[in-house]
Amino acid sequence: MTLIEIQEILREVVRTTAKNEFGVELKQVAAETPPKTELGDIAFPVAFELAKLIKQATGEKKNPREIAEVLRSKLSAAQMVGRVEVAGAGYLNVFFDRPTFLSANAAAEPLPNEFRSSQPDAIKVCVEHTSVNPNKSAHIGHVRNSVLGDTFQRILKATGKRVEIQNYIDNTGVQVADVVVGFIYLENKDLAAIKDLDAQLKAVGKTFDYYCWDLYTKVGVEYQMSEELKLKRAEVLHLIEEGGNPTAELADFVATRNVECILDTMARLSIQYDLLPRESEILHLHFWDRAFEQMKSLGVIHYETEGKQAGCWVMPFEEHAGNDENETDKILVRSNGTVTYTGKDIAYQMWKLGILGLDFNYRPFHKYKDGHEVWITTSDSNASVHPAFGGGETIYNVIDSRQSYPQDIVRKGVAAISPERGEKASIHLSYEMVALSPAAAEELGFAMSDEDRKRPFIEMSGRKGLGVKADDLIDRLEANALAEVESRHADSSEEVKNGIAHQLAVGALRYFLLKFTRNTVIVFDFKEALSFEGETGCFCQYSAVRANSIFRKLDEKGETVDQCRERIAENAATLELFATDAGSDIWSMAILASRLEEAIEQAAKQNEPAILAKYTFTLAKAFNLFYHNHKILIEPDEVKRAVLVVVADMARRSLTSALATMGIEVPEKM
RNA sequence: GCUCCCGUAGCUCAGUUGGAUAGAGCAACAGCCUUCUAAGCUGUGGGUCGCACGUUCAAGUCGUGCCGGGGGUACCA
Repeated sequence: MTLIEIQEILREVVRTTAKNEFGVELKQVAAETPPKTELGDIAFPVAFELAKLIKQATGEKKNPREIAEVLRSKLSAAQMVGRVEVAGAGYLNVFFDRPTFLSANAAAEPLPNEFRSSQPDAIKVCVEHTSVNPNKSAHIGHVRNSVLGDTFQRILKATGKRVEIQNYIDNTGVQVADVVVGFIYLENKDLAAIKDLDAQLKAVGKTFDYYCWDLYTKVGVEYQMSEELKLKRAEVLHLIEEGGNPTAELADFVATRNVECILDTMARLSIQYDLLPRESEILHLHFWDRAFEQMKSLGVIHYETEGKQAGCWVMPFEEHAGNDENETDKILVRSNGTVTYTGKDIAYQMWKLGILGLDFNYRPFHKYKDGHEVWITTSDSNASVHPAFGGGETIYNVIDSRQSYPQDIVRKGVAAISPERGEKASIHLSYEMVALSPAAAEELGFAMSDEDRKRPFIEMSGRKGLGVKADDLIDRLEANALAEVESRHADSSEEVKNGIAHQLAVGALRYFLLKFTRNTVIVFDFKEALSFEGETGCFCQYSAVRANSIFRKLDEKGETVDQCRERIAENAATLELFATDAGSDIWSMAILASRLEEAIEQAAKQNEPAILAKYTFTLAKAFNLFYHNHKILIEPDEVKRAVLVVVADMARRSLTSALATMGIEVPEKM
């Protein structure tokens, strides 16, 4: 029985008692974790609320402690409950029957390294993340998006959902056009020359996306000096959108190569996708036209004949509720007939929810090392067999908070077309940006003015080439980790050492980006991001590695966890053990390890992966202390050793599983 | 102007949706490797939770008003 199941049983007891004894209906029964283990395993501050409700219903004034006493006797009889205390002004503190909980609960579910498998008929949801413009390499800000999205996706799977992961490719936007302008007009390259360049870059171990990063910056500078070049941009953009011409073909190569590079970068961090929906298909398969027709016939949008927005199709949007002066119309179709991003996104989101009435064509794009295949949309003929994509019950869009205004419009637009699904079907998983400290920007070689230096942070900018590139940071992390591994395990093979260094680098970066809550601006600091000490992924991994090495030795001795569990069940002496101070800290380790499911559910409910990160760190820290205080292998008391083994096993299972849910592996050794 | 977010220890951040004595990491200082891995552990110092009212058994958390910082408010995305 899991902790959550016990909690649910106890809630029900509280509910029925409130009804039968006091005639009060409780809608929700709040359960909380007491601040200290000595205060119990689950607490119900419900007596305060009941006192108020009873007074409202009957006029009778009851003391919360009096009410708590009634609940106490009922709760004491419940399954798995050892005893219940009334504390403070009326807290109900429930203490579990520890030996029973340990011997029954620790059943070795295959949690570590795999998620709870979702059934084929489970609810399907879509998570869109990454969505980097395919015209340059990814920087650390993009990685925050991807790590958040990927971790959230893992969390959803852990709660039993079926998840489809999409990475939207804006292959026909101005950003791609800018790099294409650079290739054609600054470097006089045609498609053949670019392919040649790509091959040359590969030969010297450089990547196409890095080259584009620099070129993109260069184009930005040139625009400032040449109006003529700016005109070229419009021309190129038009050709790309139209398709079926050499410029579009060139752009397609550039965008696709960048997508490949970005996928490689993300794969280094254990981030994979199921589908890459492309903007070119939204256009060429007339997704927008379909959405446009629906919006017109429903009267959601109208054609503006006068004023600033004359000639545009607009959607009314109340920017600020209750202030009709500020009502504005959002343009979906420009006066030149082209569709804005917001318009295209409405069509895309409708497809994601399965309410557009059109589908993409698909072809396989890339096969990951583990065999997983990522598909891409195409305007060409469909692959004969392809998975069913789209049609999610809920869609999660991982997009930074600077875009919450357009996201709001998209959501309202979709809801206007499909009121039965409504706004709740589409969730904007927003997060604050990753910025640079002025010092970090200078470290990257950017000249800072005095004014810049006074700023709390400097926004990264792909256009200016200002940012920490993801691959550079991962490289640095791997190099640092390798040096540490080298100093500890010099005799291991290069392959093993590199593998461990890689796992540590991934752990460090993913944890670093997950420990902040979504609405905290991360001011990037090299020292902090490169650290392997303190609150880091490495710390959590180290804790799990130490735990595993205990079980390796235990295995050599031929002692199993199941034997230990039986020994606990057979020995009432364990009760006495837990009454001592030494026992109390063992128990708090056990109960903390049991809270993983709760942490994952909370993270899913609040759309906040940081909750899981904090739990994982707390668990790792607790285990390090436990490890320090108890020498498990040499513990002479058989029963105590059994308890220590079972508790350590619970801890390593939760720890491994928590890390896996964050996309972090536990190394063999470190 | 309007709107959203942030303000908690020297620094960077948590704070279980209103609960028990406000917690971590970093930095500083003092200790701990003959013991399952010291990427670890222990201890010390460090707080007017931006300010002021209010709501109630209870406020870092909710409301109102200020102060300070940032984002958004495009026929960009």
